[in-house]
Amino acid sequence: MMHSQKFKAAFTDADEAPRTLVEGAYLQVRRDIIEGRLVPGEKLRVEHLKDRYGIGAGTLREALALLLSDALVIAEGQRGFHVAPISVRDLKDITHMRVLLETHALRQSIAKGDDEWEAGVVAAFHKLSNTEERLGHISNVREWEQRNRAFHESLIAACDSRWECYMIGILYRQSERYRHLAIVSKAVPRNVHNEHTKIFEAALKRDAETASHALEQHIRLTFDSINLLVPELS
Amino acid sequence: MMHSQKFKAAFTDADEAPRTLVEGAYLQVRRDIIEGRLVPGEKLRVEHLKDRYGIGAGTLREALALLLSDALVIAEGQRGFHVAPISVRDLKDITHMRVLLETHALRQSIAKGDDEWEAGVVAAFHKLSNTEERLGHISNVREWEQRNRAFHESLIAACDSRWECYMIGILYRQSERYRHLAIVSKAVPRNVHNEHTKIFEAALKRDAETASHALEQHIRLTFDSINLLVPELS
DNA sequence: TATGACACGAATCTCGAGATTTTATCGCAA
DNA sequence: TTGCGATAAAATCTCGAGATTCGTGTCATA
Repeated sequence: MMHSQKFKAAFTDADEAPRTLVEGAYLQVRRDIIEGRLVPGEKLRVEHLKDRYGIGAGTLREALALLLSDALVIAEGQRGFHVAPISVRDLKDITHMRVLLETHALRQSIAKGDDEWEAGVVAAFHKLSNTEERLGHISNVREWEQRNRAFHESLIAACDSRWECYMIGILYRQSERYRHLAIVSKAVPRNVHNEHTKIFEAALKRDAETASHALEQHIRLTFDSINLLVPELS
Repeated sequence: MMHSQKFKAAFTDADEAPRTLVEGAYLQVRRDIIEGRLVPGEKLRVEHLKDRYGIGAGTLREALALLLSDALVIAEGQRGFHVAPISVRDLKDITHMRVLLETHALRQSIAKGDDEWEAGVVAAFHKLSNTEERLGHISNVREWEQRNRAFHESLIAACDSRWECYMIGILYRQSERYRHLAIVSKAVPRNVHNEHTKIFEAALKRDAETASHALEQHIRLTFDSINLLVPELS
């Protein structure tokens, strides 16, 4: 049904191959922003970027307009497009909203999740764990990002609010960009696997209180690792 | 500062005149969708609509791409654009999220709002009241919509989370479309002014509990009036 | 009657060029 | 040196035409 596809673009990864040049450019630019090759605040000159991505100007403009949905690009009339800027305050805000929405969705999933939900969580955690063991020798960060997202999505998969999932997805992508900053800067070493395990075990035990708390700590640690990086007024 | 403009497009009304044809078309199409002239689910044929709005095809495509941010338009590769469909379930979801986010933001505003916040609320309520008195003889629905939004925005103006305001703005616009349906269908008559007054008085008394409860009831009544219109499984 | 291939029409997608606006440069005067 | 205005360069915005894909109706065949 059409309605079920409503929020796909913003929430899922490129699970399907792009069918048009616009979609392809959208995915490429999005990745370049999240992984920092397009710097926060940078001006996006269509006339230059169209060569970089090998497409026409109008096509690229449409792709950039699409990126407004994810709040990764901002546009101002007659002044073109910019990569959305970042700030400690913004990250704090994102963290605050993620805690609010993701713990809410997790509680609901724990309350309403069926066997299929459990199975999805177990599968996603298993795949993520495999990657995290290998991540000691940082093999494939992109694979880890993919599976980390899949794990977080599986946790809230039984939440019946499309809008809540939609917004969580946008916020997740935002924090992905900040997290990438922390990674390349070799910030505070975290035992991320430990954090994931705590969430996982509590969720399967249907212990909503413990699971929510663990998830909240997990989300807040991303903020802390960046905040320590840039000591600023919080 | 650039960052402060980040969420303007989706949250505020056309407070500034559109500087480009894209922005103008964006506003026009958005209004046509919200006010029902473009029917939910309808296919948006660029080749036809470009004449209706008197612009080129590429320009219109960019405007439609922008409307994805508001989730009022959906796009599917090689199959063009559609007006976002509506459903009772979707409205229920929107209502649920509005209650969650707006009451949260209202509590924070009541806790942190200063004199300026109070003044803004008083002013917005006054203007809205004037319009609502006249609305007995439904003079200007569009003016009422404008001031209703302004009042709701003023209530949460002291919320320091840009992301929360951003999401509330998107959800508000969504429910605007549903509310328009209820109006043209002459649904259950409500004493909206009464509801607004309750919220207003409790907010100024800094009674967060009463104010939140009144706001929640207020939001839920929009759902009820539509839900009665289309008796369906809720 | 049902099924499937095929072709035609329509719509989407894409590009390059031209018009308009913004931004940078340079010279001149205070 | 600093400020200001005109000129030039660059970038955005816009449009119309062409290439590709999708949907539909027709027709032959089992």
